[in-house]
Amino acid sequence: MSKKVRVRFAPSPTGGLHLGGVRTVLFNYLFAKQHGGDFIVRIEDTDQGRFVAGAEEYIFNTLKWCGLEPDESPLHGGPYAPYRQSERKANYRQYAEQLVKDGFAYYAFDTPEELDAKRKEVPNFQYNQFTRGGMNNSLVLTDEQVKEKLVSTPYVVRIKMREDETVVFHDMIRGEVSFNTSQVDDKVLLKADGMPTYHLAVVIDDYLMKISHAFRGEEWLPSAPVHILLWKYLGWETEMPQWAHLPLILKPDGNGKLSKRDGDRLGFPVFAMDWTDPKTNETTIGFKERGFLPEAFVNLLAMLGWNDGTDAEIFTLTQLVEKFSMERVHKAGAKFDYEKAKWYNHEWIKQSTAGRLQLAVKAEFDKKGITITDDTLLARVIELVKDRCTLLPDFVQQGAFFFQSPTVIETDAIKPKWDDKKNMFFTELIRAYELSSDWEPHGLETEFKELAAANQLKPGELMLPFRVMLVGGKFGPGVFDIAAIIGKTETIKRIEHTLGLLQ
RNA sequence: GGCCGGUUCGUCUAUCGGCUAGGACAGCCCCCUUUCACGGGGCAAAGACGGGUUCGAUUCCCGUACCGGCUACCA
Repeated sequence: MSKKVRVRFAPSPTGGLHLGGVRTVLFNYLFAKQHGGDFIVRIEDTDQGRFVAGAEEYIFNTLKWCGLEPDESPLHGGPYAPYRQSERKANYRQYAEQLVKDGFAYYAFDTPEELDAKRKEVPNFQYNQFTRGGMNNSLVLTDEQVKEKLVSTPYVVRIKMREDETVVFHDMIRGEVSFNTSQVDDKVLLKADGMPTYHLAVVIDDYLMKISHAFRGEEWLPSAPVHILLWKYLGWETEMPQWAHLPLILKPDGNGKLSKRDGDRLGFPVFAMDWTDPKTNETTIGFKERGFLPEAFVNLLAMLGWNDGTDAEIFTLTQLVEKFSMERVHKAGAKFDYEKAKWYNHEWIKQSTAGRLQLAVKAEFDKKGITITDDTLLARVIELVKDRCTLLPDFVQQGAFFFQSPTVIETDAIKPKWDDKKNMFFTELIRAYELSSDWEPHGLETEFKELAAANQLKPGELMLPFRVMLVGGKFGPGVFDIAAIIGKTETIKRIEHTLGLLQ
């Protein structure tokens, strides 16, 4: 029988979570939930040198925003606590010692300086089965020497790769992948500071936490043989998780994997949420702050390297959980396309109800200093303008004039074709509208057009000036809808105001 | 350099040996709309290359090219 599905995401808290990272989380989550399993988040903070303050909190905020709440994590707790590797330090050493005892690893006393010198001296130097004989380690030293050095000098534990052996494993995305052990070097397992490296820590933690599936980015593929050998050497082979190495997300232009700098350079977010690096105080903008809906963000991420085999492109998280399959994940990396990303958001805004959008839209208005108190009005406005909003801030551009008179009137848009006849028309329109008892779009339009006909003017020539008077520029939904919503007094006020400007 | 992985329109992708190679984004054109969008219709656009296997290859195998990843006491 198969063990319970338990999938873990193991980020290192070194900065904001970029697209690739969030997509890895997403796929982990989808797979776990689809199989009724657990989604676990474990923090890989064994390298204090790279640990960035606030980064862990940021990771959890991102997960929350995306709706990908873990079942177990340092924040949520769980039966295998602690979930931070730095707090599990005591666990690792015994396994490293055991590996040495069983002949699968050894102590190495070479100092970082010696290794640097070696690397300078020998191009492409690798600490491996061919070179370890000439290095300073427990394989070449006598027992006495080793015993003495163990207490007197710092040392690391290195895995002892076997000679010429083929490691074959099954990857859920790539199928059979094989490596020859003579090609992989003797990786450090336990560092001189007593902390494990990623290689040792993942294996031990995955084992201890009963992880059934290990999904991570493709950049980990080359170290997979080290991990698989460790599972074997530790005698846990039958409990080894199933592997899947996810394709990378690439730069939209040129080549290479997407990086933070690409976002700055090309003007789009690469992090889920704003991230301020405490060291440099630099802020990198996120999808959230750019005005993306989390539903859209999750949706677009899922489609980057996966599809359900049909032409469908819009999925809710629930639908993704249902439809997802690791077998349908594409093997090749995908270039990120911001235009397509925006399209997803546009689609989501269009299909969202005013109720869903209300809070987020209100926040956007708030940012621009417009406080909205009338929720019914806001809902009406949202319904009216959402089709033309791609990002959340677009609602302000498309709808601010419903809540306050436009501050700038682009009279330049009407001046060139302005004349007395039109001036006359609008003066009469004010009078007509003042008398109007029935203030709704259709009636307003009829009155407008009849008056135009009476003045021998084409309604078309008058609609643009009218629009500019009401909203300040050439944008917004139907003019009569706008007039109907802002009301008689305000409509007349705005016409009069612009007429004054045109004098 | 070595090792591993990848390769269908500009981009994301469908195709599980038999198609006029489908969809979406972006582009262009038309309709709707005298704002901008939405919507509707249309155009253009692809199987890296060379060998096999096969009645038949985008699909299977091999090689080449190109792209990517890794090659730290980082993850």
